[in-house]
Amino acid sequence: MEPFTPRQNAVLECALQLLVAGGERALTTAGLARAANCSKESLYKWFGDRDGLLAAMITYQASKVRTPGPRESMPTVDDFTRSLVVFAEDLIGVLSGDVSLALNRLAIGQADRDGAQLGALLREHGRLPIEVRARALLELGRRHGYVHFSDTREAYETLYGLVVHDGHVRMLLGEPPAGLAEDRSRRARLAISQFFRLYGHGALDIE
Amino acid sequence: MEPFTPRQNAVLECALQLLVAGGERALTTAGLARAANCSKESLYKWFGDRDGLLAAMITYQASKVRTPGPRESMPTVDDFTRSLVVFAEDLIGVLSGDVSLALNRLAIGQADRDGAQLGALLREHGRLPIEVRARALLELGRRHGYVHFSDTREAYETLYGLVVHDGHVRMLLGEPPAGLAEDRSRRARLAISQFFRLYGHGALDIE
DNA sequence: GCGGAACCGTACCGTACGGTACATAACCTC
DNA sequence: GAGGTTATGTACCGTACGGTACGGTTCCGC
Repeated sequence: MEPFTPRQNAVLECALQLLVAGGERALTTAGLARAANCSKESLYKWFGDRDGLLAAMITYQASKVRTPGPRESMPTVDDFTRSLVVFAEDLIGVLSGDVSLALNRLAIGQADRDGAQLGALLREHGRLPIEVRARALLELGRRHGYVHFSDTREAYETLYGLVVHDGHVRMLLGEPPAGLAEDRSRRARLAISQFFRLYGHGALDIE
Repeated sequence: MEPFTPRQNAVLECALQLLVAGGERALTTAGLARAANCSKESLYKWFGDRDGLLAAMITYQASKVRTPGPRESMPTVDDFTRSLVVFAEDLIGVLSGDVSLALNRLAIGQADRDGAQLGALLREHGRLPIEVRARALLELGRRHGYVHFSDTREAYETLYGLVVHDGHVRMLLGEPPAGLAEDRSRRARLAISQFFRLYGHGALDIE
């Protein structure tokens, strides 16, 4: 269903560029047809209607990102800690990406229509893979005895909160991402340090 | 500047109802005029244009909520803990309110236009008062020796992350708020418990 | 080279909406 | 009660945009 043709992928890529550059208002069918050198009739043939185009943009963008699972080899707690820091940095990087912000704004702006179809799509293809990856990592650490928790979901949500704070909403509201994306590394290490003080063996020196 | 007349307040209240009920698409000037029994000409005279109306809605909504400062009397650490729990519950309640969600969706959906004017307004009148109140509470607790931190902003952001996680964005995306607003009390107490393990007595100040 | 499918470019249609103009009515003030 | 101010309701305009139709062209299979 999702595997679009290369031509359609190119059109979707162009649509993402338009969306990032000018917001939803800039993403008109006529404008996309002009920018992508295709006809409006093809757009409607391929994607059905405008909402189908928006949904296709989300699935296309999701198809571009890979979510590597954790390596099963995790000999030391330092390896585990480093994996968590890498996850935290990746998470901040993804959330502050311009395409991610544009798609989230799009889905949020339409969350009142169609039963939040785009929002569900974004949660399924965007947030869920990240959560699955992080929870696998956390449970691997638990199996090694590096962290202790009974509810994986709760531990993940705590980790998410420690890493992101309210930075995502602030960026969605248009605040320049200086405060969040800038000192990404320091932010990630602080969050993981705090996470270990809540779920690990007390304070570990990460630096 | 903001103190609107009672008539204008009634119109703005009506506009908020329209926005909550049907999203941004339902908030048209003609529809508002019909619902509020006023004329479009009056709308444009009072608020300038549609963006002015949206801005007025935000400031009007902000004028309805009061942000009580912490009582200076804070004899015991239990009082301080209770105040933190109340703050956390209030925060969850505010963020999951339908008017708040609708206004945040509105501002996020327009964050690409006009230099995110609505987003700035929402941050200034919505989030900033909450942050000021919470930081005053945190510093009061620090003066009493109940918590230790060097950076108030960092402590506040950690508190925010522990309380809200990514629940705000999930609700903005249209997810039913069962997971967040439901067990609000338990969520708040858990977050404050975690906050004390990070910043309470015996906890090491980070960096 | 021929038929058909896919596609491009453009023109077109209907409608919804922001914004303006105007006629009428209520409400003061003197 | 005359004049001015303010508000309502409606009609109107321009435009932007989603969606459709159609003629022309490229490309592929046979």
